[in-house]
Amino acid sequence: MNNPSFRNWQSVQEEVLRRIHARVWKPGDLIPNEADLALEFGCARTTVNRALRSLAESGLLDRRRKAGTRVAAQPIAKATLDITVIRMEIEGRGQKYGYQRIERREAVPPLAISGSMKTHATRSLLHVRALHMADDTPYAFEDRWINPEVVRNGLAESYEVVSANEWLLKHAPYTHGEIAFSAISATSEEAKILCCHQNSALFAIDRLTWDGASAVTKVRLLFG
Amino acid sequence: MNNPSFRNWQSVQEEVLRRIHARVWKPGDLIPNEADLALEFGCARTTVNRALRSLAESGLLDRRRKAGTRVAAQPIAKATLDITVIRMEIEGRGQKYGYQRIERREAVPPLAISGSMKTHATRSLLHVRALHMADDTPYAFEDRWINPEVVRNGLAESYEVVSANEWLLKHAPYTHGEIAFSAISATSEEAKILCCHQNSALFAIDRLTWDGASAVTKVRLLFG
DNA sequence: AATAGTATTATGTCCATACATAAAAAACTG
DNA sequence: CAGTTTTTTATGTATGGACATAATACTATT
Repeated sequence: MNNPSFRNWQSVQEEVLRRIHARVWKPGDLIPNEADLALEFGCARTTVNRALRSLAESGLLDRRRKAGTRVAAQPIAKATLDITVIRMEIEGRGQKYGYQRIERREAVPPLAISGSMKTHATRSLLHVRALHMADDTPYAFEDRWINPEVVRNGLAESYEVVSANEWLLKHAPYTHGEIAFSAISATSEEAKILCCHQNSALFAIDRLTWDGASAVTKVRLLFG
Repeated sequence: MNNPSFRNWQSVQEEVLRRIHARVWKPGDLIPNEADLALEFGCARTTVNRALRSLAESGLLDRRRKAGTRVAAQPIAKATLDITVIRMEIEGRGQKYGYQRIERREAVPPLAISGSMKTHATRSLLHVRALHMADDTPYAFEDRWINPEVVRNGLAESYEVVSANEWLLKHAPYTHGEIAFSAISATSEEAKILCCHQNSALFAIDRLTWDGASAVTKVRLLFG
């Protein structure tokens, strides 16, 4: 056995990938245990562990104590998309960023909002609506509800210059969030704001951000 | 200094999270180096490294050699969505899965397809169109081009019973892929297939799968 | 034969140590 | 002072050894 010796975890990972890919280890197959692989690859078990753990994290392997490691029978492709500040997104493409606040008021939200944010139905929240522009054309419409009980100084901000999208990311801590994508038909108001036709298809991102058990903010971003 | 002693990487991570969250370390701040933290937490540097690396992977920390570790000034939320076999998705919700092949033919694709798949403009590919149903109502319309040069036995399949979505995941190896989301207006044909109104907004997922430098398949999934 | 307890085993993790590497800071040089 | 080289430093990773833990396989007991 000519032992090429894999001396770092990346090369071990590559070799494992190669074998999965070449169907040496097929979906569902149990692969040799870490100790054996370490022996074969001529490296420490820790190194093999690092490589396999990383592959398991990306969903290509299933690992369980005692049961061993097997190639995922049903490879789940995990698409990771980065949710970044819209300004960064636009500027990152070399376009000119523009921002315009449309509305800012304290109001009792619709039940759908207070329901999902788990705030009292009669509790008033801060409602901010704004338009993000790329090269002077409408890019995204932001419709956001902010929980002032959770966001310190949130009510002190005007959101006229810095978008709520950006301000909150910097100033409002959160522990976790939920995200959903959908397609909707533009209402006449949305069409007007985004300069598109009524009923044209808009891409919607809904995000709900939590700080422990309290909702921080709920936002819908509409892309024309 | 009452040293609570953090003896595993998860607890170190929790403490780091707590400090970020409590604004002890604010966005953009440089945090102490691994060696110092290890000393403070009463554990090995490797343990601190494990905790911080994991946080950096999820985008909460920025780390650079020599420069040190700082709290991400602009925390990038990384949404990971699992792309799984549609059948699994539907059955996972406890619904009845249905499948119906609409069309299967070999044809020269439009330039937009051959261009993005980097196949010869005159090369004919396998075109499969099908409908996925949940509880007998249309769920997703799959419009797919398959590269027979890359997919072994791809031409031998009828895709009448098992969807291309599922068959390919099991039989066609791939190295990487691209994914994009968008919203489109239903054409009259799409509306008919998905039993929705013409011009109603559809959520579209476009995926292009590669095996090294060769495109395996390009698919558009439309959700009503 | 069903059940409870025990042994085995593969992964998960911690540790101390060592060296590698990238990048910033400092020193040097024309 | 600008440009280049050297030093310093924080992260990145490899290693062997040890113990922890979960889950299976086995065994003894009722």
